[in-house]
Amino acid sequence: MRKPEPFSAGKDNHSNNKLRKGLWSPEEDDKLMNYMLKNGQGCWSDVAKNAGLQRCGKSCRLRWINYLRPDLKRGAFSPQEEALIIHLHSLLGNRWSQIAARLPGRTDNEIKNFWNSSVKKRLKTLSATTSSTSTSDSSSPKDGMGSGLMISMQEQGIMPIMYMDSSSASSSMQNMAGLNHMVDPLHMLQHGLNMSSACTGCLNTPQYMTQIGVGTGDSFDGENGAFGGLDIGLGELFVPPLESVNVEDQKAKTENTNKWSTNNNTGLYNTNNISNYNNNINARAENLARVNGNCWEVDQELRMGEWDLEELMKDVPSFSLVDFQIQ
DNA sequence: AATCACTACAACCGCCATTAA
DNA sequence: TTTAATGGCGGTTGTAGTGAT
Repeated sequence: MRKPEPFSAGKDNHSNNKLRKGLWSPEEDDKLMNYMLKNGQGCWSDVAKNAGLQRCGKSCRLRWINYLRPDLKRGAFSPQEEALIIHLHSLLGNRWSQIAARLPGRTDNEIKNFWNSSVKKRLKTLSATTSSTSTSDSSSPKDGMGSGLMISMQEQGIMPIMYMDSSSASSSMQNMAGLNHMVDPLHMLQHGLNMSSACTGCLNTPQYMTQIGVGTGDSFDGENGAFGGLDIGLGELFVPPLESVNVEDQKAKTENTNKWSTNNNTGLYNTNNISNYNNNINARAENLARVNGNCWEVDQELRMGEWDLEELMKDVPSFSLVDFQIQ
């Protein structure tokens, strides 16, 4: 947090060209809130000017998105949300905006902070514990992390997919009792997220990586929770679609998926096609925005109205504790 | 009561992609 | 086609709050 830059005494702040930084005052919040509710989202630099704020557009955007937006859910993350975050992070890596898009009322910043300050730490604790008790039953975590996060997830019938950083990925976890199948998120997705029917044939990493059109040189980057060389469109390609995408969009996606042919030479997807698909979706959202007036209302309508956490959680698989990531 | 350590989280920074001129 | 402006994202910083000593 940063201290708000004080309004200079005796000066009309509106004539002061210097943009303010730091914490937002309640007055500034009011101005921005009133402006947004009245006018909806537009060009952010105009928002800053027209709302009478000595802030850059970027700062206004951030304040609105992370704090003032009416559809924000405040307060602690529920165990379900926590589990979903871990699950999504295992699939998406640090793509906070994509994770946030799948959690109603939560912002990318909020999730990122939550991850960095809470989840990561607990995973680290678990990592230390499991490696030091590697001969014990991995399904019975004993420490603090286990009693909190892990138990809450077990109550949900959920265990997180976890990756390990490259320095510790291979040995200790593989030695864990009952662990005979290193699960990769990609592998899971290939198998419809059903890891109960583990396919040992797919353990041949180069083979199955090639099957989905990724060059055999690609590898999972435990450090970033992403696939080297597979950064392009990962979310759109391999992650269950946003709830907000309707049937028509799904159809468009299917059509575009067919168009996303891999390049025979590189094994990579054609990014232009992916980009076009994204543009289609965005264009549809924009059209809705025009019809409905304020963008935030549309955002609300697109996301909040159709969000059902329980529904989302159905997609979270139940699988064995495997490989986890500490960043 | 003072100090220190730690946590949570708001906000900034820099980079990249997209769009408009 | 080039360039500037803008928006969006992830990483990082810095401070208020809180608990321990």
